[in-house]
Amino acid sequence: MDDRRIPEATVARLPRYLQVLLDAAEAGTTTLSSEDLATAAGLTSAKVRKDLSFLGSHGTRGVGYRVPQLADEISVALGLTVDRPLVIVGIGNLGRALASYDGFNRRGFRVVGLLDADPAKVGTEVAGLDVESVEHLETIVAERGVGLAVIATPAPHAQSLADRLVAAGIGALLNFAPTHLVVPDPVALRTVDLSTELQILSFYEQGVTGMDAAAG
Amino acid sequence: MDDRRIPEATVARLPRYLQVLLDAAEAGTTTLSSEDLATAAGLTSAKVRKDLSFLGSHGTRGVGYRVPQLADEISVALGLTVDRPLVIVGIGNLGRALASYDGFNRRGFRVVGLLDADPAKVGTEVAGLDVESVEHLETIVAERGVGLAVIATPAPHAQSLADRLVAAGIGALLNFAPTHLVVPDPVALRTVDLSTELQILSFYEQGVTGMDAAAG
DNA sequence: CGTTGTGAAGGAGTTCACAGCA
DNA sequence: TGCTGTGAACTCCTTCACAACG
Repeated sequence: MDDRRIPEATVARLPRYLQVLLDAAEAGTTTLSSEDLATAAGLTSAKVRKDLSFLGSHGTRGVGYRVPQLADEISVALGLTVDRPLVIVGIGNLGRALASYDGFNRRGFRVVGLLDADPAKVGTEVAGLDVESVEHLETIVAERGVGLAVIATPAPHAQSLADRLVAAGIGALLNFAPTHLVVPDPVALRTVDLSTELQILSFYEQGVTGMDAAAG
Repeated sequence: MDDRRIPEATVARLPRYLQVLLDAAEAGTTTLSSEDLATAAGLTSAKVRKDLSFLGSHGTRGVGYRVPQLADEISVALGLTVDRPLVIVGIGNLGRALASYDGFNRRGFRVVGLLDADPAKVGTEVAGLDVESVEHLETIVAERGVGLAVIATPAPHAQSLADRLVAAGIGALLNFAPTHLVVPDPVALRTVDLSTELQILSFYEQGVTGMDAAAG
């Protein structure tokens, strides 16, 4: 039953499995049990088996999963076997860091455009690419077959840029602006808010530090 | 019943509410209904009410929530009313960006140390701070009362740094290295893997782009 | 024999719907 | 009258436990 219905929680874990499998492959390991995978990924073996069962993947009972084969299956499921050109909009501190970031130029991903609204930045070189004017966004997306965009602008500009990107035909958005974006239905959106992450940690840190000799 | 047992999912949304409330306060709004909050945060009103009920917060029936009061309550719950010195370990592209990042120097957070293992980087100035040697990690954490650390190093160094940070007394870790870290029980850990985010989007983008005139 | 694949049970989070109160 | 606060139903995810099988 190739159901194409993989639960969200499972999809979010597939990259982790892939990571472990690629590391194992590099180390020359040919087989991993669900228990091995679970240990390396910080999960339980039951969760691993259930997740992988959604891929229609078949391990071998008594043995485990064949590393290169499973890595391929996950890559295919995630769509990492095709070229995925992406643009980064907003070349501030974060945008610059992302442009040079390893993970943004691997696994099929390829940064093909850096856009900014500031004329002083346009024309400067960042990570081997010339920064271009955001005015040309629509042309760039269309001509370079861009399907994925990263928004790293200040919050006030994020929504209108998202609208333009969607209208230009983008299929997925990774948003780093600390604001809630609205996109139409088939477009995928994920927001990473660094300040939010800190605040969540702050909550859980309460009671951990600062009270030496607690429960004395 | 001030239960102190706030569900994880709720905690993860509190920063968003706070964001909306602070924006509203700045705009001079004094009252917001759960419906207003839901719209601004991209949620449902029932979820907002249930979340806020965990704070023991009381809105006013027929009216809504008082903006400044609720903002204060959330700030207190998240522990944002006390000073939270933090260090960033690993001053590469990402570490540099985070050091200058707004959200890392607000809401009680304060970057008080930038550490790196590379002698060439030590002594250089980044975002108004001198980069220090990671050898002094333990001293810095202890002397500056650091409770929170950000790891922005390559994956292979992350675990041993986490161990040292925990031993030095840190209470919470924000990890940007693409690897699974293990920390002992009371220490809070969140991992943000940018490459993982892209891969998840890649999955959901499949079928959205590239097939013009689908279901024709 | 050891490990997978999976029904069934359990738990967490969300949504519903409405009683209760300003 | 309008909006909050919340039990109850529902959905999604995780964990358990074991039969199936190489």
